[in-house]
Amino acid sequence: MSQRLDIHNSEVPVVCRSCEARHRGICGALSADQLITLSKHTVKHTLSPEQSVPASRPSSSNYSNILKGIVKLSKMTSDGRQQIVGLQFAPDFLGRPFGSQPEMAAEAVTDVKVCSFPKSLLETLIAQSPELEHKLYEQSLRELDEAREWMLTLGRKSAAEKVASFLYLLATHADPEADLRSDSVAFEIPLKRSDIADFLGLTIETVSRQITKLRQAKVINLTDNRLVEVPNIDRLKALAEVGP
Amino acid sequence: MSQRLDIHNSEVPVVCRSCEARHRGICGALSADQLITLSKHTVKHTLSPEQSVPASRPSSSNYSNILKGIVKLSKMTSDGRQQIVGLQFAPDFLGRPFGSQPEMAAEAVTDVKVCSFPKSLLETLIAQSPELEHKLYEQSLRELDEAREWMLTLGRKSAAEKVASFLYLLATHADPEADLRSDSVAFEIPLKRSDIADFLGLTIETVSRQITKLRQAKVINLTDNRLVEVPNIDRLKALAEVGP
DNA sequence: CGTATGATTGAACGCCGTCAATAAGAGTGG
DNA sequence: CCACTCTTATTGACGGCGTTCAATCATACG
Repeated sequence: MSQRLDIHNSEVPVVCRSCEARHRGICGALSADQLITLSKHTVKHTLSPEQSVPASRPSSSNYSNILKGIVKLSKMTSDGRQQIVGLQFAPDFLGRPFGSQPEMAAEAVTDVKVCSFPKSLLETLIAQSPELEHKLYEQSLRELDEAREWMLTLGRKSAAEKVASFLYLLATHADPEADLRSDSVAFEIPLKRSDIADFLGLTIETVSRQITKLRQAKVINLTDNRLVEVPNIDRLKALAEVGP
Repeated sequence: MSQRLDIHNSEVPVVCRSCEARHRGICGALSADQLITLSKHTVKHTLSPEQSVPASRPSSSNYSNILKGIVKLSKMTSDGRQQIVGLQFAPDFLGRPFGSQPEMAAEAVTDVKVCSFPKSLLETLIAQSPELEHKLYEQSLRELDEAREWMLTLGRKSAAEKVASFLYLLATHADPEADLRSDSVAFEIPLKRSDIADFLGLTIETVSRQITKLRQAKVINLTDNRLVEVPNIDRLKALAEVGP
């Protein structure tokens, strides 16, 4: 036992030390003591693409933090048409605190690691520290902004503009300074075509055709159907045709 | 000066007494003292349809509560295509706390009354009472649920289903028990056709045609283009064709 | 090598947008 | 009261965009 441990009898748990959720996610609002409590009831899961996140099943009484990978939130009509209503990245929080659970699936898009914990525990921690609720509130505001931005795309843009908007979204996400520098950007499309279609409210075929058109117009460069190179990000942005 | 005023030197301000925002809105989280402070910096506005809410202009440093009427939140592409991304009712809070202001217009749909106050004041009050932030968080979660529900409609439903979904939304909003009782419901469409079109991601003509079809199929009964009677709400719900 | 999954491409149909004409009300002013 | 205008809504004809159906290709895996 080190002296340090005697002086501070509460230190950040090992599992949390290099965790992104503690640096940029909601766990940043918690004290060392609270992290210890939380870590005792925590389970890590690894998910392959298409697997659903434990926390998303109504049966489960868990919430989760994404540690790695991408998770899609989607809704379905009774006859099977599907719409992706959100994409979440590390270190996002997954779950719907306070009451009503809207019908929604949460599935891994890439390989995903999550950190799950009981719902009741989060609610206890919220009661203790307002800063935790503040972090949750800020995430929900970000998600709301993204959802509304995407409603404009779903409701009012052509297929060509939708696909360009999607690629522009990925490009700027992969490289946050891309929209400033305006030269070449390269990234990987983490979704398969059917996910892109469900995200854009299109069919697989239309998505494929539009990507082909972008490639023929030299706006993008495709190598292996996933790896995209954008020589001039401003040309892509112009095709996305979004308001000022 | 009455005795009462001496005993409780802080009473709920007159302007707040019968205000819905105090009963169901965010002001319910405030103490009498806080309400007094707030009411001193408060201005009420009356808006006609198409007028934009003061709080929505970036120049303004105000937030608002809706006291009466309906407000639409909308986004536009650079070439003028418009999409309504949210409808807000009394006693909703209007504004975007904490940083980035997404490009969005807020305009009255009906005759509207709002109660406006400085942004800085709200932030002070939030710091004082966590319960206020909790109310704001809950509203943003409701808005997020609604936005995602609507994304499914925008991305995956036909024009007929969109219009039916919209009318079903109004019917259940006008009469919350309508989906249980399943007999006749009557209500007024508070939006004009162009607003409905912008809400559904359609054109005015398509909206008009679909309403005509619903009327011919006796699913609804129109009198003055605004007044709707739904003889059997379940038939309408079936046409909205939404998931389980 | 055979199968499964994902992606591309082609051909034809159909929904919904576009353009245009008409109608119905509301407000204004003579 | 009527004439005029402006806004809002309805209806029709036509064409294009995106879906649907179907065939082909590429890659991974057993």
